[in-house]
Amino acid sequence: MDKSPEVLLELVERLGNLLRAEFRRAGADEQLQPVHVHALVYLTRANRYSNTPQAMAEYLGLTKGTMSQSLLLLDRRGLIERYQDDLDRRVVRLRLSTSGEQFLYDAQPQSAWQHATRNISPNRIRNAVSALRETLTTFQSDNEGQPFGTCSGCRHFERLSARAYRCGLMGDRLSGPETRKICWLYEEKGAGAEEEE
Amino acid sequence: MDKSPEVLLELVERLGNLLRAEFRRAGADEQLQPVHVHALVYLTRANRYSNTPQAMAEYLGLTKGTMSQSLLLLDRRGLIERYQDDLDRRVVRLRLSTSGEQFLYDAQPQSAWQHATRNISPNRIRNAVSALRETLTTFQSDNEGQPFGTCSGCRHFERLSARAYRCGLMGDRLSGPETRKICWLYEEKGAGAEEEE
DNA sequence: CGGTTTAGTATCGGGTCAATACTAAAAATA
DNA sequence: TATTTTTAGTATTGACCCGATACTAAACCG
Repeated sequence: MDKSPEVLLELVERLGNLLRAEFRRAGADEQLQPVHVHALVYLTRANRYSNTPQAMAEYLGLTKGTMSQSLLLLDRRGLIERYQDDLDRRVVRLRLSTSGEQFLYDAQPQSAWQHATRNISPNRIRNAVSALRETLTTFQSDNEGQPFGTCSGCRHFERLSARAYRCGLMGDRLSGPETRKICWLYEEKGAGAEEEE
Repeated sequence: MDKSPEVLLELVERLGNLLRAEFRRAGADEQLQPVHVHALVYLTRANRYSNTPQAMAEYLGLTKGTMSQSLLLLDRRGLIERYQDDLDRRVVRLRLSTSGEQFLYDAQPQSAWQHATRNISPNRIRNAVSALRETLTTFQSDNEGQPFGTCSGCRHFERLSARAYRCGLMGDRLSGPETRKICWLYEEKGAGAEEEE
């Protein structure tokens, strides 16, 4: 009998709890709850298609109502800015305000983690990343959750030239850094034929 | 620049959220919150020194007051049993009741995870486990949290013979399976000289 | 014995979160 | 173009988590 998957589960859970506690600590000065800090961190990592309340709610596993309340709070505190989308006036777009950026810079919610991985070789980290990424993908497709990935590995990703990229789904050209941000339109490369209509 | 640690952080966080959602789903029928399910799961994995409210609170990252309330709820529902320790009458010991065991058997809070790791080779899982375990250890010693480990790797662990073990700290003989349970008296093998007094 | 520490409980308030109901904009259908 | 349906987000309510504080009882310590 191999208990490894169970042990991995336990580790992920426990580390997840500790990270949450770390977010709690980071937000304490500003009276922010862990979920608020997580929302701010998400904004630093989301690409242009994914900076909306809805994508954020999916990512954090909350309902849109709950998400809306948290965003109102962050807006009142001046940590984020909300503006209307040009094309679809129902859609709200989000970005960090300068004081939001300042907060993350000061509170360093991820520093404890960075520090905790200092003794682990980059190679072992990459292997762990690959195993967990595969687990996440399987988990999400089992549970039909929103995927959330980065361009590498996405079926819509197109490379125009050495340093020019494009999202085939939305038709936009993408900068190099943007291809490494989180996107909720992500679709696994080999996966799922499109549905007929 | 290597972004791997950051990506690993993100994966652990995201998987942690999904697992929490899974616990929420598993507890929905019985009106249990994720933290309640987690507490029940903990009881299946805790050894004889760690089945107390205090150890559980440390493990789940809650205060003892909060933990006390959750345990009262689980007791009222008949999912756990609480009994007094013989030696120290302040201490409450916890165990799953038969209906608690039945609940876990029916709800299978971990099955989605087990399923999600099905395509990953045991070897890759073990590597990921080892990397995350090391991260956890470093994280905990950085933040002076309670360690929580299993006998292998604990400085108090003694092997009496091929299949006989002993905890040097508490002086008890331990069965083979018990050496693989979670213990909050765990101390890293090579670590920390004891303090003078 | 008194004083301190430790395990746990009781109570209160702030806040998260889901559920429901709602508004407004877009898309679909005709 | 008119009507219906769908979608993005907000408002409100209530259940419950969780930390903080104060408390009880048992153990430890001199």
